Amino acid sequence: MEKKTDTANIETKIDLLLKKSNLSVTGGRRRILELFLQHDGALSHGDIEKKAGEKFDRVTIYRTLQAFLEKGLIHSIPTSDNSIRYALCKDDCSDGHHHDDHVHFICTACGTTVCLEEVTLPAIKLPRGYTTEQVEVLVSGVCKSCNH
Amino acid sequence: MEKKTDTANIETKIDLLLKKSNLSVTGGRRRILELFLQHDGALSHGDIEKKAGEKFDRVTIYRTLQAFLEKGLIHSIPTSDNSIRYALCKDDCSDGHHHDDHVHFICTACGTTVCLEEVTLPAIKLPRGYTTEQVEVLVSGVCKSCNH
DNA sequence: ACACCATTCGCAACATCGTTGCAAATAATT
DNA sequence: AATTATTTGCAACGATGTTGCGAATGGTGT
Repeated sequence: MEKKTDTANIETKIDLLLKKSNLSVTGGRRRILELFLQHDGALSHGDIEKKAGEKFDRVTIYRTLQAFLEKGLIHSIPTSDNSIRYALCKDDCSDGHHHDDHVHFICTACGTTVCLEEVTLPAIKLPRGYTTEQVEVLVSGVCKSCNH
Repeated sequence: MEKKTDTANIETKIDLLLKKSNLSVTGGRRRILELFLQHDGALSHGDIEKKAGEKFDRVTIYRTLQAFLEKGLIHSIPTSDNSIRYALCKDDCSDGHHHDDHVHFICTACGTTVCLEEVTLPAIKLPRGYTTEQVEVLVSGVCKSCNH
């Protein structure tokens, strides 16, 4: 019973998030958003394709990620290996306005990418003539779990 | 006459760089290294393919970049648009040992990527349990030239 | 200058990744 | 429940990156 309630809560949370972003609620979007909520690291397109099972077309995943990006549900993280990863945004992100002011970390041991919300971005002082719009910090190393 | 001497100097510089890295001197490698020396921003595979003319096979460019990377002649810069760019390393880089301790800048107006050698990387303090191996800082904004 | 060996190049074929158009299926609206 | 708008899956395509292999080229010793 209790479990059923929990599941129901998660589901309503997903549906609410989608509706809040003006996205119609469909199976694919529910499933992908669910993956992001369960897995607290960042996911690449390929990760999602594998974890979601065979049920969804590649194209649907591309378009869903695109929609989530545009609506501010997720943000993208560039990586050195030419594979973009995506992670959930915090609540205060909305249409095109991301508050993505944290450091991203990639573990060289297990390969997972996480957002370190507690580490704020450093101030970067550029040479005269340059204007800053966005700062992205990508730290690679060994994560908490892999450091046993 | 003087111009001929200059050209000769550049050519010998290229050849020296290649030999110093234990790479045999070939037309393709000369041309690609020349592009990096002339153009002081970072270049993607595609940029090189265009700038080098029709003369070189795509595969040759891939393999050349791979060789340059391994020998420490160039380093790669991850970008948000899923296209890796490459830039010359400073002199003190060698086989696998890069001293790539500077900030990278991408201009949102002209699209060029440059290494800001004069801006050193900030110290990032990670949460307990994390180990830092490498820090990559990617700043996007408007560059000196585009700010007129 | 020549011949020999190792390396590199170009071609072809292939794998992966991402995009677009369109008809069928599904969600939102009345 | 019917209508409309949106989303999905399929197919086809383009771009990007990889691999194997014979031909061409660079490096080396004589």
